[in-house]
Amino acid sequence: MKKNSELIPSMIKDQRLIEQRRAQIIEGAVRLFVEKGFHKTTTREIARECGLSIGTMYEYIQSKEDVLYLVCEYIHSELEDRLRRVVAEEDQGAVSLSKGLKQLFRVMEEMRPLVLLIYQETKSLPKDKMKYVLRKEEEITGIFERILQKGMEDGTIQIDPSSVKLMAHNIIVIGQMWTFRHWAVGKHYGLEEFTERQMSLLLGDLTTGGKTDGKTSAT
Amino acid sequence: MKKNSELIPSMIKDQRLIEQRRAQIIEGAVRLFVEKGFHKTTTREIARECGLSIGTMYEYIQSKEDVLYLVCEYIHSELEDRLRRVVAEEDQGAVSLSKGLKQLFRVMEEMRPLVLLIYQETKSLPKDKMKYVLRKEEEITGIFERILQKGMEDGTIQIDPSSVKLMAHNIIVIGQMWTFRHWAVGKHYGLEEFTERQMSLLLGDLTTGGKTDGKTSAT
DNA sequence: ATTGTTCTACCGAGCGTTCGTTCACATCGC
DNA sequence: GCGATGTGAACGAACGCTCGGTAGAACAAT
Repeated sequence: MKKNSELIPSMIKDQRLIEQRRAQIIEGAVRLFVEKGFHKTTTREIARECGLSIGTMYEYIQSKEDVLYLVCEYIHSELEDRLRRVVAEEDQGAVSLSKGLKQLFRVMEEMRPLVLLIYQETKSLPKDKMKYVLRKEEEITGIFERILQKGMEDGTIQIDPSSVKLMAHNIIVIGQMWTFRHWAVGKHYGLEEFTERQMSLLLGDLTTGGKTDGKTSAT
Repeated sequence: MKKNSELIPSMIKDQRLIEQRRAQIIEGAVRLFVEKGFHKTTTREIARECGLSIGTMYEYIQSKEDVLYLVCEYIHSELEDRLRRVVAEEDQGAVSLSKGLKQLFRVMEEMRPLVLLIYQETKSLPKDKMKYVLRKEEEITGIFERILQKGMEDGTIQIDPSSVKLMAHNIIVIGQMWTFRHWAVGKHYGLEEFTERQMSLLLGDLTTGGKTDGKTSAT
């Protein structure tokens, strides 16, 4: 797992210590950011929550926004990790897509508050850091882009090649919708029903013979 | 058009004046919020931008958050207005849906910065005000819900009745995606191509007689 | 018409507070 | 004893909001 946290300078020499303390900081900050948001959380609170003094914390970061970046990076890494975990080389495209979607919705539920956090606070990052976060977001979208591509090539998914990227974005956004529209969607659908219905809406006109489950029927 | 701005008390007696000044405030605030976000905009800046003194401005609102609420209400009203404008009673469901989608994407482009604003700052509203904003969001979703419903009844749209609400949310979210993922989607698709491809992806398995030039699969 | 009174809208310096960040000093490990 | 790490009181700037006051319109009494 490539880390970009090296972008953030520290006064401390011991690299091991940096990683350990920053993990502390992330853990505390996540709790507070989820609860009250980035702007309403003070640096003093973060320090208290992660068991460091305010002075010590500032030896490991340079600004409050650095904490936000660390948090975003952590969440995105976790997300990407869990999503990649289910894509198997040997599966056909349609099967990968089906597995991928199920996993997507599962992960969105597991990490609901965290995804919502990224979603709402990314915009508070300084421009230069935001660049990296958005790139990560595109990488995650790329996972589904490749699945669709593969399905196109092995004939298990029908889709206009120029719509592949768009469809990948649709998939991610509909996954994220489970977090940022949960106030409305969650009132009418449980995760299982949401998953089933979305899969049938999304796969409906993409997969060849199949209904909702990723059956394959070569032409 | 029902206004909820009456929820916000004012020191001023003249109702006409209240409306006029608040319109000023909204206009100035929108410009600033779009440019630098809610948190980074100060009350002094808003006052200066809308041509009132800080003291006078506070005669028409009670807090900075009130300004955010006024702005959100304004944007939502404008949105709802423009979307309702194209739904005609006499149209069949599928036709309404097609018109509605085109209009949705058009409006999202026209109001891109404003929709993005609502999207990013709603969470900064106090709980009691947020309730009204979220309700409005559901009402807007309801527009497409009713279109789908009608299409189901007149047989021009095939969809599981229990998926109607979900599909309506999907439509809205995919429309909003044009604003909040424009940094990625806009790199690869113009508005026209985005509209066409989304319509074909969305209508693909819903409409009976092949619309949208795409592929037709009668019966 | 003139004067006095009242009421409404407008103004902006200033209050009290909070926040992110720093730095002089303390402590620890070798 | 010396460099690396930890500490928290203190700083200065910024912010949301208030409040004492002014201007002038409206009306009343003279």
